[in-house]
Amino acid sequence: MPQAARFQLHHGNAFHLLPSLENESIDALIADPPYCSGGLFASDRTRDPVAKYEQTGAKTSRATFDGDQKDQRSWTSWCSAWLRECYRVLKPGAAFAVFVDWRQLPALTDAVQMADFIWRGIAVWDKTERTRPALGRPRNQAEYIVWGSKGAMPGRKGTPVLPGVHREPVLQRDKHHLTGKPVGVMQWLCGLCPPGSVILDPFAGSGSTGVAALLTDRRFVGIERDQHYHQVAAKRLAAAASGVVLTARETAG
Amino acid sequence: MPQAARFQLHHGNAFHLLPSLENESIDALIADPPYCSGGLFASDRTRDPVAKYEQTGAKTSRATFDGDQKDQRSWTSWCSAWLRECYRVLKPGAAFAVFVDWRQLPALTDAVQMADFIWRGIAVWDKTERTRPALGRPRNQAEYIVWGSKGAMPGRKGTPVLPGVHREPVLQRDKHHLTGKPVGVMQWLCGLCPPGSVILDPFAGSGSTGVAALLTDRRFVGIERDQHYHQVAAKRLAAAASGVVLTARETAG
DNA sequence: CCCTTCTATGAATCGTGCT
DNA sequence: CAGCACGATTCATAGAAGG
Repeated sequence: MPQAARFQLHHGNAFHLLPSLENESIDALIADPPYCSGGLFASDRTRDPVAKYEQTGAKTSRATFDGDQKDQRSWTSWCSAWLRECYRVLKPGAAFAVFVDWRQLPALTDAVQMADFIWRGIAVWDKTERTRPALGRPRNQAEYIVWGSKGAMPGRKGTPVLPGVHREPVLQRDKHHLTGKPVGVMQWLCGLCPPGSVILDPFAGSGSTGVAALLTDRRFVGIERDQHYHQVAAKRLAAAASGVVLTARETAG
Repeated sequence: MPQAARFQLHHGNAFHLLPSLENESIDALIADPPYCSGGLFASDRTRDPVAKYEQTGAKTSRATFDGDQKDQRSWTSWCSAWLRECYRVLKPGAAFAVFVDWRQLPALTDAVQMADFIWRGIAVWDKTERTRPALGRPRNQAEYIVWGSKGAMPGRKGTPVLPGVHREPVLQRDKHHLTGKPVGVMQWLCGLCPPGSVILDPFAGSGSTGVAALLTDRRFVGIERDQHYHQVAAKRLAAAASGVVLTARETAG
């Protein structure tokens, strides 16, 4: 991307657009792909994500999204394919971080290694107790970030140590996407690369990764295939570039 | 075990002793097997565990232990074997919880499913920031608990919901074993079964699971093959049965 | 402005019953 | 019979509303 630009947001499928990015041009990958979990039966996988993930009787409704209908086997090879393409555009030593839920975690660690990345650990996003309860069993209150690097990852003197567990609830004002991540969570992960770096998110959604990148003085390249969310992301990024953080209510219209 | 006994502690190999336990006699399994991680190279696997896990210059030295020398492939099938034996002794619907680190997590989720258990989630023990730092990357500050059940797990009315993430640092006074878990962590997991239940730990180590079980009004069956740790566990369990909690210094001698 | 009360909600899961 | 669709259910917390 041009030296001067602080962000670029592409509209289209990641598989079509990633090949147009230059080799070794990106400093870090932060991705939040569709999890495709809970798909024991075809009916669960083909169900509208809004119906699937949103609590019965929820009043505020959000736009639905595609691409959440693969079974585990297909999901794994699909992940390894886009990860391999990201591998190409990342600089040697670049860090990556990919969100996943507990059910798909083992599939994702396979996929990143199939794509030649070095898997270096799991970071935890603790969503706090504000999650669905189940009597007599541990709450399902975390999401996971599989992280690592393209080849050797030289120690960065002066770079701060990141917490391995980040505790932050999902607030309504931050939820621009049905499965959107709080900006604070993404700011935490932006610490994987130093200020000035270019961060890639091939499944940008409502653009939280980009907002966090701009707020923490990184640059951003995003791809989003859904028309509606592409527009939401464009609005949020433009605002974030001037230091303004929009709430979900402000982008909903 | 006898109705009256609050705990039993066997000395010997889990593979030899598990077969002597009755079918469907246990209410829950809580296990902390050797992780065998960092075993990418044979030199790491054959290194003395004390040198491997203890920070350079650590002053309080702990006895070494065996059984930490398998590669990932062998470790997976070894786990599925003892898990299958545990499956037999567990009552239908019983819960299980097995500790693991990030590196072996995918191997363990395979192993529990190979042993016919239903994998239902991952719980997180957040060891807080008091862990080894690494510049520019997320701290490795969590251990994971793969949990689930033997067959269907009917909702237990009146049983409280457990937190999915437990935050507790490792204190020296609690570290009776080189890889020992704080009693508070084990008390949290004891919530997987109601008071009065019998909890099995086939790798009892210094007995923290049993201490937690007794303190939370559960009963305990433990197996430990190491002579030294068997004795430590016996002391701690006897004390815990009278409500006394021993510190690591008190059991070290 | 602060404290209390109340209400909305969550990257599900389970049992039931239909096809 | 087996596979699959459907709806009832759970409670800690955030945030709004009210005093």
